[in-house]
Amino acid sequence: MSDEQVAAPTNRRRISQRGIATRERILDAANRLMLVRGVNATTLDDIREASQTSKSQLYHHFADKQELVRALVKYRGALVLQRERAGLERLRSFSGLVRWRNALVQANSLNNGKYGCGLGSMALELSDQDEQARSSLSETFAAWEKLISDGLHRMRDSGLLRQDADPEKLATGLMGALQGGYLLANAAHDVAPMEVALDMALEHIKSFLVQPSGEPTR
Amino acid sequence: MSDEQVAAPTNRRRISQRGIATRERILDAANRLMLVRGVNATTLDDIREASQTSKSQLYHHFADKQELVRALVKYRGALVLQRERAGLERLRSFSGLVRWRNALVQANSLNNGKYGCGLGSMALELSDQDEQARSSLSETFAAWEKLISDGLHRMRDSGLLRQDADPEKLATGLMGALQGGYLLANAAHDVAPMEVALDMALEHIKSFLVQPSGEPTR
DNA sequence: CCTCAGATGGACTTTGAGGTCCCATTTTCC
DNA sequence: GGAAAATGGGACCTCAAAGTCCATCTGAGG
Repeated sequence: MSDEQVAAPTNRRRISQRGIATRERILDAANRLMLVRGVNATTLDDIREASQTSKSQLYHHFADKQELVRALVKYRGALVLQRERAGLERLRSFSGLVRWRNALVQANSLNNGKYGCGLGSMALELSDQDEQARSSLSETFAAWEKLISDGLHRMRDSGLLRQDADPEKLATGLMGALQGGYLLANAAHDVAPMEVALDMALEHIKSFLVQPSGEPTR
Repeated sequence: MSDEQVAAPTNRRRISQRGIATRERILDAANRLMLVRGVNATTLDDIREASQTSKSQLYHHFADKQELVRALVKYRGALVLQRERAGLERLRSFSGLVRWRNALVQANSLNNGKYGCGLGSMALELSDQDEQARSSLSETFAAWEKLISDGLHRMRDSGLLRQDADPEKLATGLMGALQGGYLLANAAHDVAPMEVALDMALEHIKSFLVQPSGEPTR
């Protein structure tokens, strides 16, 4: 009642470097385990063990499992966007898209198609179960698609893509093909269907390229 | 040891009409509940209640929850294939594909994009958790794609599609777009991205149509 | 109409996972 | 250096969900 209360109803607590590091270790362990086993099939004891922490620390940093999962959704979203930004923010050509495709396919083929996309798998598991997680995931997908559509905009502005190309729709279509590809690859334990789906989307984008030679699409 | 044993190592048990009906009720309840809540988040008590049965009946018909889930995978697969067969087995034209697309979109829009595809959601939830379920789902996807590719073959044989169209790849791409569309629609709780993804795939197939007028694709 | 295996109801047991608590240790700030 | 708060360890509690068991009911075949 007396002293200064600097407001900020949340975050009242002091937090140290060590605390931050522990929180990070927990999220990192949750990230790895839940990618492989799924969210619901991963227990807090699994996470505690993998992160070399204890129950009290889990509950010190997160109110309950749901909060941890929500934090993970944001954590993983940030990781994916960071990775994708690196690959997409300088996208200016069709061959850049192909390189992007190849990187994703190669990464997935190392697992023989298993595990799928960290965001997509959470989306299907959580969307009908946790509205906050769903809307957070939805925002991440939107940001991801924007990285793509920004690149397509640059390609259109520079005259590579025809004016009637719709970067937003193309980006959504490409993201759909990517996520569907991940899913089919996961079911088949084989990266091939992911390649086919992505190549279909790339072919579609290609059909909007301005033809230097002027000859028709085929 | 004495009487006739008609072989059939499984199914040794006699089974009555009533037993079949109960088993069906259980699967039907599991199907509905697990579509909405997901497999892991649905309890046997939920299913027991929804199916108006009892614990002993659940365990009379299925060894454990995993067996029930595996049976559900086949049950749901059979339902989807039956539905899809009805819509695809007479596919002979591009407009037939459009009608098929419209039916799927309309059904999904009734839920505002929620729940997604019954097969796709199980695929992501179970693939890294139950190898038998995964391979069963994979087979169902293959059968579904075959319904599509058979239709595309008919279109190619009748001269609607160009000879260089690859029905198998087109079918895989379309299935990828469909599954990715379901996933994005589920995350967004909006059917729009599913439409965009499917339309992209249909445009791609369209680009293989033989042009009656002979003019280039665009 | 009797028998017996299958079908059913539902109480009971077990297990595992989420969540709580308390006390010890470390860090921060005065 | 010492008080106060953050961090940490881990035993313990609780409860819900999976799974067991047995008494009873049903109905088809002899």
